[in-house]
Amino acid sequence: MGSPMYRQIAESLREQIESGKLKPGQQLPTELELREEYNASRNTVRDAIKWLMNLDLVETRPGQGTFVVQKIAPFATTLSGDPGSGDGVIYQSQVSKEGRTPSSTAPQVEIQNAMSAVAVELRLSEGTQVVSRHEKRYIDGTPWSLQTSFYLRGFAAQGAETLLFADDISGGAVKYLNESLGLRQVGYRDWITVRSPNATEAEFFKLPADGRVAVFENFRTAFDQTGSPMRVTVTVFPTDRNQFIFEIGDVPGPQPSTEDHKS
Amino acid sequence: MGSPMYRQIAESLREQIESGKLKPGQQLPTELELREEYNASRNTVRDAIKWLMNLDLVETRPGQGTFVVQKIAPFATTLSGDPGSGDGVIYQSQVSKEGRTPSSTAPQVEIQNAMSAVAVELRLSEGTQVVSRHEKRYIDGTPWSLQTSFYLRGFAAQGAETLLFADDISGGAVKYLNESLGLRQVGYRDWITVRSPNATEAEFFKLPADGRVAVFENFRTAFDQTGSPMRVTVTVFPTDRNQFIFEIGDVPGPQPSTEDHKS
DNA sequence: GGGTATTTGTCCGTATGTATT
DNA sequence: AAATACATACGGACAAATACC
Repeated sequence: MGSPMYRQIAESLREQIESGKLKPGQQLPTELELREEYNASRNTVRDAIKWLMNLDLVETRPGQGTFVVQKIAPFATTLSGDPGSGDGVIYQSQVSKEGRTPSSTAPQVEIQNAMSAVAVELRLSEGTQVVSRHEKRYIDGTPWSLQTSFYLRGFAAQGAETLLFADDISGGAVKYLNESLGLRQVGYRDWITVRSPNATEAEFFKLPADGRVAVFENFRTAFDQTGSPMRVTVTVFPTDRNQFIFEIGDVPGPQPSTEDHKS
Repeated sequence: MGSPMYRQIAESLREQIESGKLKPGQQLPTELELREEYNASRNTVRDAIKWLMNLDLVETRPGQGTFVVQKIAPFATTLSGDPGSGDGVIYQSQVSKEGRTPSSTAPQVEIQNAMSAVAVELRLSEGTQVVSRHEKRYIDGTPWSLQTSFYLRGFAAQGAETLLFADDISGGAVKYLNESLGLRQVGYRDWITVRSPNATEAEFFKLPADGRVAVFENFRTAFDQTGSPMRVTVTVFPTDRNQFIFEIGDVPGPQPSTEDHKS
């Protein structure tokens, strides 16, 4: 083997984890014990553990020990649906259907200058004013997603004043915009990327401060009957507990179970 | 500040990167120089750099130095489309449309026992035989995705022998199954997750051997006119160069540009 | 090709701090 | 308070990769 010692130690431990000899949640030998077992220095053993930590196979708890990670039961979100329904309503009904309890904070409403990506989606020049409505969403009390919707500033002036109130819009914003401005949502485009979380997101989702766990960022641009973008919704989900489902054409239910699998 | 020294050094460098003082591709000071600049030991400086590496802000090249990462120009795949078209055909036309050149290896065909996740999707008991067709896909010569399609073993016996040949099926497998067996694809379900790459994937995509860059895993289950699953396609894409787009209802083209953005 | 300087990678030992039990 | 276990920080030595002459 030409590979360095810490990799060999990591490999040995990895095999024990993946073979099930070390089970999820179980404590690994301490650094001192591993040091004797593999005839290496403590620092080298620590390098092996850091490697496994980057692979999301183990986690360390100061004062306690090193443990095999427990995978979080993932939550699957179906992004396809009725082209005319709002996101909040869909998400909510979907979560309830799985017997979990959703909740969210009251929206935090601000008037901002549109940042680059939002301006592009709404076809505005960068810096144009938009109304931003930000919510934190939870499932069964644990942080699930951070969502911000952006609307043209003009909507509020043209009769949709409720957009500026820091309350849930009962029945959903889509329905409200239809009633107040005659805007009908006829379709949307979802755009999904993965990136490292920023500090705010890492803290809210209780993700490790290093960038190990990435987040999904979903841009949903909704279009009205004239083909103009009427809203952009940006939602951030941790990748370690979320999956997405899209259904096209005739698809029989129910959704598949979300169990683990390997290739 | 109660934070450890290596975090402070990392923070200082992070600010220089995000403010643009250190530009993408540019070399950072060497470990020796940083050691003097921050009055820390070489190992402490290295810890700071490892931290930035986990955040995907820098990369190290042995014998050369440490550099600010260059983001790869992402490629966006639209997963919604004609419910009756095959994946290969869609992917191909889509890539060509953006002026990039797709290519793929000849399929590697095997008869396997269905692994857990595939068996569930195809509604088989685990271990049932399936035909697996595996391809490597490239865009402009760089590795783009690994794709494996699974079909019932019985299909080949019932008149779709071409499934067993290690050649591209001209016109696509969907069309072929329609002509040979009368199976019509009427819809599909895409299921998207993110996980660490395995060793094979890391090597093919030239991803760093530690698990820094995750991969998308897309399970596409296609259904025929009787509502039965007729195929499962598993495609793996690196998250650092891929994005997905789904369109529901009436959505005006073209797709948005895939430029970078921050929240 | 060979040799040398530079730079990061691996490995060791030690000391001290911090979190948990 | 004491013991245990991981976290931070230092110093040193040699290996391996790269670039340059």
